Amino acid sequence: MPRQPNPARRVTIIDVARHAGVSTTAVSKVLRNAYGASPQMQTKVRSAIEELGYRPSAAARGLRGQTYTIGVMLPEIRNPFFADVLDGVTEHLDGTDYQFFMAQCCNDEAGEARVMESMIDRSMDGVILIAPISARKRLQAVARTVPTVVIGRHGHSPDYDTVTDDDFAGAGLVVAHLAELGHRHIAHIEHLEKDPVRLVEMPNAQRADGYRHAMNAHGLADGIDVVSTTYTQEGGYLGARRLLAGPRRPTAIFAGADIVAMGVLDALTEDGLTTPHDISLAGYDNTTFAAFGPISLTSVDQAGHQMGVNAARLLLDRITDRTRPTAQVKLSPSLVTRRSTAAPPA
Amino acid sequence: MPRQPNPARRVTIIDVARHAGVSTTAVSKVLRNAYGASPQMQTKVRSAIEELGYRPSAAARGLRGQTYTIGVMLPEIRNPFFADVLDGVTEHLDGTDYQFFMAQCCNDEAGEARVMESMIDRSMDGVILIAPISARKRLQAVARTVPTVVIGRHGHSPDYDTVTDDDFAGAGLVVAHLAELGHRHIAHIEHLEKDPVRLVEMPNAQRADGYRHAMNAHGLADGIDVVSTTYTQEGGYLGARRLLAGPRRPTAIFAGADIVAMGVLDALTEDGLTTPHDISLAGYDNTTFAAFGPISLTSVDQAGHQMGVNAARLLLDRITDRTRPTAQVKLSPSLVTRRSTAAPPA
DNA sequence: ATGAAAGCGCTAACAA
DNA sequence: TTGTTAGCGCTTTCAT
Repeated sequence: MPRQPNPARRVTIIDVARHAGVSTTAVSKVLRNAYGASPQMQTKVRSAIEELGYRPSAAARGLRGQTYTIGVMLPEIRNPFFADVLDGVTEHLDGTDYQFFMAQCCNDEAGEARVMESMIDRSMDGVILIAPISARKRLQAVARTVPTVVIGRHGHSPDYDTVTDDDFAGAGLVVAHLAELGHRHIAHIEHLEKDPVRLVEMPNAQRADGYRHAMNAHGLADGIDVVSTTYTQEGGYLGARRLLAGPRRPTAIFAGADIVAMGVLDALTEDGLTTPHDISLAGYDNTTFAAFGPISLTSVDQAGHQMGVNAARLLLDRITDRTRPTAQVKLSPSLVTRRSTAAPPA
Repeated sequence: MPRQPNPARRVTIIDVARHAGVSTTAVSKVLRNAYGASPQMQTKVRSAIEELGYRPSAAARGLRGQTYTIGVMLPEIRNPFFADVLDGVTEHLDGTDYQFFMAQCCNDEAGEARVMESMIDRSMDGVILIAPISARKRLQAVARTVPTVVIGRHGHSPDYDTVTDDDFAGAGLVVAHLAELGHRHIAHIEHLEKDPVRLVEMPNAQRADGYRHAMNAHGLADGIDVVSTTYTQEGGYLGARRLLAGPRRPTAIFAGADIVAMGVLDALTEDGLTTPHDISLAGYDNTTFAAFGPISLTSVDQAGHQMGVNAARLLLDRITDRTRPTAQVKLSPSLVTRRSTAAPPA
């Protein structure tokens, strides 16, 4: 017993054309707001669309023109910073004909490749890649196939636009803040990076560089102490464990990301330590988590929302004109001080 | 100066057929693992695909057959519980030909409608709707158009499969735990629901019912105290404010979701109160947030991962056979006790 | 300004 | 088992 006696054939452009007494070409033009449709034609077609409840098939459109679909690749969904970026994208795309879909890639090159390919296979009109770790070559290849905006990756490409935060400066803000409070031994937990190209392009590397530079600039070269793990909660936990077990415990920790700071807090709690009494802690991203009362984490705000808005804008521009020169938007971070940082214990 | 001198036409099934010296039908069959292709044909075609780097166009496929695309709608990305569900979906879909894409809908019916429509427009092969708030009628309509699995919504439908947690029982676990600790005045912060149909189907309503039932069962009818807000951090904050300002402060609060518990903690912190010393607090979802050391929130584990796995499995089954009777998977919750709950202050 | 008709890259009848 | 061919629902020349 099939549950659908009459699988209700979808309304097509032909139905609309017939109902409005015009050609399919005319309907198509109205759909795309293309040139060559008189006002009266517009109203005729639009009311037919309305009456029939017609919705264009993205698959069919994609075979010739656009799909009005944008793909957003993100490394992981748990880092709340990405939610801010997505809000920005949503905001800018709202009201346009474009709909965006997200796909998570598991923080490895193979996963990213699979996701990017699948977006291309689905004839998406453009893609926004958030903090990709793939080789630059791969990104270029993708960008030559489909309009692309890369978020959170430094460096100039002739093929894709970029939106980044000035991570170097952001790290400097943290060090300056802690130095001013009187800290001299400020440790940094970074995301380990080996690949030489990525070493320059990845935000984590820039933050680590900015940290070192600022420490030196403040005459705290002796207080430089870097632990390399990963930008995950687990990475933060392990990094903190190593720092706490070391011979010379830092009076402050600069975690490369809020999610890393979470892991640090896990470790601190385990040892019965509290911020800022026993140790000061700062993060990066200013996620909602950092603002959360019981945590109250000093963090660098890199305006994820603005990054999302800019990325969406650049992408639509590029979809409109694929030959325009690429743009590099670099946003300035600001420090949000909260209760997790204070002067070091006397 | 166009950046792409030769826009490199995509390799099509015709190219593959020509290169392998076979018909396009043969290639199509191999692609779909369809019946009627000899082993030697398979290898011939596969190597041609390999050599040419051919990838099928989902748009073109969608016009006749499947797109191998699954859509997952989720109400908001910030609630970490959904990440668990997505992990489950990812796990089950991994290794299949299906790729899934997520779309966020803004917790309102119009937003959900837009997202569901857009998935249908894109000829997706199936959709997983996570905690939708749309009227049942709408869900049915969607399910009659495209294979659908609904997560987190009670009630039986002839058109879609469901995966839920036994929310009624879950609330009971919390009350039992708190009662055993000696609490008699246990407040509950619920998500306000007015619509009569949803009142029965929504998890939040079931939790509130389970709470009331359990309170009565434990002889704590006098201690019943329900505050209606929303399942958001803000809702938790406001709910807690109301409870703390009331004439009779509860010794324990059962927040309907971990995200609500976060808001409660915000309010408690503001008043200089701590858990479990001043007040006990329990949540629902057992998100990574609850497990987070400094929070250590007692919470109900509804096995989000398992929900995701089950949903993906049911969906693939339904895509294979749309006429099979619908299934209702109901998972049993378990309580994870942590440091946020203890005996009430003497 | 409008419409007729040729595809876009596949899949599915059907024929061989 | 294999190949031929007619669409799927649009967009896009190109006439008119």
